[in-house]
Amino acid sequence: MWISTRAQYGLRALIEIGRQPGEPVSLKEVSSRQDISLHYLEQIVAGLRRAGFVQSIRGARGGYQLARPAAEINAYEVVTTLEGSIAPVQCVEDDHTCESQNVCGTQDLWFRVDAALREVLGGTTLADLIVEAQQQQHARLIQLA
Amino acid sequence: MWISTRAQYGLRALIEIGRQPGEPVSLKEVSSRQDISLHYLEQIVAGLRRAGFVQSIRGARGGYQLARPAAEINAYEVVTTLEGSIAPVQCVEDDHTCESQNVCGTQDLWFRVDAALREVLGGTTLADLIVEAQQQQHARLIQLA
DNA sequence: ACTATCCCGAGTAAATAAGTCAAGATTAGA
DNA sequence: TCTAATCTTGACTTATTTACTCGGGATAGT
Repeated sequence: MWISTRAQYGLRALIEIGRQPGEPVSLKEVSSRQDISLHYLEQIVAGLRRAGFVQSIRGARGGYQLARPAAEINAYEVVTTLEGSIAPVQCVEDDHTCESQNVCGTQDLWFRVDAALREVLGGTTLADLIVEAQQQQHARLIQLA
Repeated sequence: MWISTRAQYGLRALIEIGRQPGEPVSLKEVSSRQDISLHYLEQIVAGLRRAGFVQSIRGARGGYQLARPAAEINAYEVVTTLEGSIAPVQCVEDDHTCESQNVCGTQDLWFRVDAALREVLGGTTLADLIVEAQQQQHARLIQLA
């Protein structure tokens, strides 16, 4: 497991926040619905606010709202915001400035891994994830009935 | 950077070992050609030997040889041997046994990430990497001339 | 005023990464 | 037989990161 809980929880928090457009969603609500420590969520969502994904509304009945449309937020930028680079190896992170003169033989492999990650994560929007969460929850309710 | 140096060095060691079929390659040689600590390499290659990728020949003029054809060793199995699971998140690692009843909305995303990794790494053989290393080294020699 | 909420910075316990170090076993070749 | 090269094993170390907890302060609706 190499995606940190910060990034995972951050994505899940955005799903909860993006699910109720117009009205602010409190972290207490996110915390209980997604079962994540409130204090930890505060740290994570603060990062998302600083990066411009959400807006905060302070005081009683406050909470968070998306600052951009869910369809214009992709998973890659959310993950890298909270986690920094997710390049598989250093030479990809440093972008081609390889100390071993690129003769190690594995460089191209790691770049292809990186490209695949960007494609999957970059090609998935928050809107996609919200739809999926709704469907999953719906299916679960039917299952319980 | 989330692929450990163990896995990276292990792949590079296999390239050096696989490059000279028939004759044993010493870790001292691998160490100097790939600029990796000898002691650390010992640990890593011991893991590759236990997993059946290489055979050791002890004593003076000994070293390591591939135990299987380079075309039948892929990068995914080498990496996971040295590193354990490279699943992006826990619920993928545990394969569907998700404590939040799969309603978090992100499960499918992580499974798609995992599938992409398996495809890229599983589809690259040691033989491919050896060819690439040869070509890179050749290009480097021309560049220096 | 009261309470719900966001906001901020410090601290911490456990795990992991990336090695180092020391000593021993095995074998080729002089 | 001796020696040097090599593999083999296991303990140890050091620094960093992760995943939180904790305490208190600022802001705003009722």
